[in-house]
Amino acid sequence: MKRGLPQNMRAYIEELIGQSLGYLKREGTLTLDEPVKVQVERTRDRSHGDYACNIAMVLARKVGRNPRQLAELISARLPSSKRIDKVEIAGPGFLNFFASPHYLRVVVREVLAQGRDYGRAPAGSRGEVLAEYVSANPTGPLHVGHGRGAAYGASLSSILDAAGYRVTREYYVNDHGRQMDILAVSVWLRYLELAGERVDFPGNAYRGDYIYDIAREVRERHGDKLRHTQQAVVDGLPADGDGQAAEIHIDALIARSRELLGPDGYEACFSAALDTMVSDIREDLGAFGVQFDRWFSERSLETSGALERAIERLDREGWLYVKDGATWFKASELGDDKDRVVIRENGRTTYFASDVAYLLDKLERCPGTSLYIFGADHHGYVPRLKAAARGLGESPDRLDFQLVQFAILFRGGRKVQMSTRSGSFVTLRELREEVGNDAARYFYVMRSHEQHLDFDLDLAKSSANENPVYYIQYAHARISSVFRQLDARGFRYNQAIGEAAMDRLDSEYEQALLRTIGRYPEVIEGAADRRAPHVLAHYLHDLASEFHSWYNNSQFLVDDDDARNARLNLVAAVGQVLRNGLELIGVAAPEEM
RNA sequence: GUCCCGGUAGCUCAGCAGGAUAGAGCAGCCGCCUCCUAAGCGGCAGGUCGCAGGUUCGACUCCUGCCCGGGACGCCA
Repeated sequence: MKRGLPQNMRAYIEELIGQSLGYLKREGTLTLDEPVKVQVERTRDRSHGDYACNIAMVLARKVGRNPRQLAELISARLPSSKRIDKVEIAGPGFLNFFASPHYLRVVVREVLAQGRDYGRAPAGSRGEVLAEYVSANPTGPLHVGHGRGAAYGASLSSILDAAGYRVTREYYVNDHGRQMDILAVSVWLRYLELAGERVDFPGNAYRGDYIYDIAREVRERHGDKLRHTQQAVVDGLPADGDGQAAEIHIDALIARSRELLGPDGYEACFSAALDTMVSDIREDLGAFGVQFDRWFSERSLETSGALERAIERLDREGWLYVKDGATWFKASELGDDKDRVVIRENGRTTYFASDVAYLLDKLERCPGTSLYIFGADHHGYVPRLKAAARGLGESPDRLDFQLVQFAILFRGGRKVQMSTRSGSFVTLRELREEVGNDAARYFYVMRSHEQHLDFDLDLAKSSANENPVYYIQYAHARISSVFRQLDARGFRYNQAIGEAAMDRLDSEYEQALLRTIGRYPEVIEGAADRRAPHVLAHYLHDLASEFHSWYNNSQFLVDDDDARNARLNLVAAVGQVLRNGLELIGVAAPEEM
């Protein structure tokens, strides 16, 4: 990376101040025992220049001078620089730096030269991240809650990638366990129903219509091979009912299914259900622009021996003990609030044991950070997984947990009721069809993930000015339109002429845009560091806003070659930054609307 | 009971390791299209930053307590 790029301006100024402090120290004006951390930040107010530093206030007490006086000293010893026009001392002792207009304009050339790479740090320069998100049980279609995790996870992964992390995206498929068995049995019962058997469908089974679809497939493939009489199915089974009775009933039903169907027959129902659900989820997410590098099967942990290995590892480290016939992990000694069972009394491993095995696998495969993106209801997993990391002899610092709060849909100003059991929940697919992928992706990440999200369906569907997605996309469409108009008006765009005439970009609108597009790399870095895609979403809205203001106040396609080409360079640069940013949050940048 | 997230303008929310007069979008009111898409722009009005203490030169931001809202605490998955 060349020195002197706009994105390095902060570091550059920090270095200048460091030099000034070093000088003051050497000449004996100041006595500083410990090295000081100089921090420069972007100003919020234009009148405060472009960058500000609070070092004088931080150091004032230590060196026994008042802040403004100290600021004067630092300012006087600052090496001169072509990039800085002037330095002012303001307020309680801020050092305000004004970037030179020439320096501000350099950014346009950088954006145009780097194109899609503008704002991207060198690949892998920040290490590796293994991001796991969505990981919804494959027992039904994704709903709108999963959608938020998907949009957040995908956007954050892209942002981390742009910020220089090497990112692997994974979906953990819970294809092992009771819920999957219930799903398999649900399919079988529907299959029997389709075959003409009279069945009493348990209250606890999966009732969605998609179960019929899977059952139909099973029937097409296996005909009547899996058919048994209703009598055989329910004979001697404990009755269905509410609460506990329902659980007992369905467990007995699972056991009966296995008996009657045998391993192959049961597997037929099971795998049909699993394959259908996983491919349905994959298709759904794919259409939503959410991709994964790997779909990690929970069952594979057992077949690969990873499960056994993880338990052995915990044992070897001395964290296991046996009580009441079960094997426990001493999580409470490692920061969790209670110990956790890894092997049940009945000899089967727990869900938590799988989590530990998957964690070990992740830590071994990825030398960097394991990023967990959970729904907020899973926050209890944080201490136990950290305990697991410690138990495996790894640092919990290698785990990063991001909890995504719930999304609540609003229509007509009223909450849309959702209930999984009754089947009246809104699926992600329905949401996408209703508001479109772009609006859904944007709305999901426009708020901090730590914040509950009120998802206004009417607003997301609105094609009026209040919809922030269209607002941003419209800016991009306008930019495309400007270039389309070039030919129509008999002009030609010449980037070189524009670059030679960049000093023509002198209006307040142009200056503001220069500052904003120059800020983009820092926005990416900040969004990545804070795991906060909404920072980027807000930035894009700001950028669009500044562009719209400029558009309404200036004419781009003027007769003056210099002015026209200089402006077109800036227009092109804004378009490029919009495209780069929108791509990271999975929103299209349309040529026209 | 313990733990997690939140409480900023009428509504929905920004405000990033504390910083210079608290911002945006909606909604409300008033303006702007013989001109590159008005899905746009400009202006006005609107807030004791939940409450009370504390730390600091400086607190919406950090600490403690309390109040309110949402959620989590299985040998379930």
